[in-house]
Amino acid sequence: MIDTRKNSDIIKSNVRSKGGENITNIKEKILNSAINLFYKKGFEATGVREIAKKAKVSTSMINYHFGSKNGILEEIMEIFFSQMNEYLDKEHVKEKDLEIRLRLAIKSLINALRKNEKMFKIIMLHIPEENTKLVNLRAKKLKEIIFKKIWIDDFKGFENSEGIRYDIIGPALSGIIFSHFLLKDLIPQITNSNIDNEFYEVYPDYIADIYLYGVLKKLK
Amino acid sequence: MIDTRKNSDIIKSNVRSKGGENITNIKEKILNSAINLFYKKGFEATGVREIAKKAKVSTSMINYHFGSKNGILEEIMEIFFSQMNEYLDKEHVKEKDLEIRLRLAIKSLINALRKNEKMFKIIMLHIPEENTKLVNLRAKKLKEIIFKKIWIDDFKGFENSEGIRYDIIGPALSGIIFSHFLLKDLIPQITNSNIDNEFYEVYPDYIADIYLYGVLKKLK
DNA sequence: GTCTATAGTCCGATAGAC
DNA sequence: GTCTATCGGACTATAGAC
Repeated sequence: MIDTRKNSDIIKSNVRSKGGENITNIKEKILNSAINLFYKKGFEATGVREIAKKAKVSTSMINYHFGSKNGILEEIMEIFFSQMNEYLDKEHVKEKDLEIRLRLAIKSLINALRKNEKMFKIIMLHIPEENTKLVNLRAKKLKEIIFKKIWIDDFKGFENSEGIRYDIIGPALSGIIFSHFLLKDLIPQITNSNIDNEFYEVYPDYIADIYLYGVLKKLK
Repeated sequence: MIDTRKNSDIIKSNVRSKGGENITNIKEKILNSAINLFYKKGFEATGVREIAKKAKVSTSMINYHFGSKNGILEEIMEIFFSQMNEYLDKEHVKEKDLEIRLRLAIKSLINALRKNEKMFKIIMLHIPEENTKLVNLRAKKLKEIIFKKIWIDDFKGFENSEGIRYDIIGPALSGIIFSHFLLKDLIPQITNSNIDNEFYEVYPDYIADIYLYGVLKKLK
């Protein structure tokens, strides 16, 4: 079953204080405003005044609640990875058959990213490279997701095959899926096709077919 | 044969006045400085002072030669697409066999992007979305490359197959290749593998294998 | 906790000397 | 054609009233 909640709702349900009660509404408003603007314009191109204006709060609320503009980015990263871990921790790991397990993993990754696509684009493309703290955190978390949740476990059974370039087939699969979300705005400009619900009913299995046929034949 | 010239040399050989003689060296220096900084930090995060400083010229030279900071971006786009057209206009279009032709097209695209990877990343990820002029130009030029040079011609022979989702298999191929270049800095952080000359001796054929096996089986 | 006002810095662009 | 000096504005962050 596909979770059709939007990013904004997801933030709302996750930004809570430690006790579990809802925190002040202003923090949520700033986060949602920032996510939408960072997604659309990029982190550097978005000003704190603009974020505050769209959230209908004063600029100083950003520094009060997040410390700095960078603090918003850190919180976005925390939320994104905690959500990805939640969405990816599902049924496919128990499946014994390699092909079925990989297919489930692909679908699980696509669905999880679909629910967090704005934050995903921000984190993949808009972390300033001089922010080593966040760059390193992103690398660590991506590694965990890709290797622990998707990749290593799923590819058990190929380990004895000779000459397999995991450094190619791994990024190739990530590349198909990641670029779909990172370049989503460009696809309609180029192909004149729509990415709607109908599309996503077909897409995950179609991608899994192509990839699995290709990789399985290559590995035989 | 792979052209091993770097971006900086490529700019040097292409920034010429209409008569064909070399223009002033300063314009080249600014372009190369800007390409390296835009590639590394992004367009918005890079200031004109920084570009000028790295090029060892004065800030006002940017406005004199390019009109504005945006003017540099426009010139980068012009150069990139003219180079892509040059590099892609090669032998594979004449090949009759579908599989061989597609394989050659994939290798041609990878090699062309490899020679222009800095400009490619800038153009794909760092054009401000409110700059509709450049956004539209990019869409038009990408369409030309993907459909005229790579895609439509190469997929003749599939046209009568039923139920083929060109809107999926097209972006899937572009996605594998594009994301390799767009996320190049991330790959070593995640996979602990190196992207060196040895890698590129294997990579194009490996990708072509996986994709062709997958798509051909899917289409049968 | 939330606001207004502003400090202090950096931005892109340009005037004007040579 | 290239430079130095500087304008006017936008930026992030913060001080201080309530």
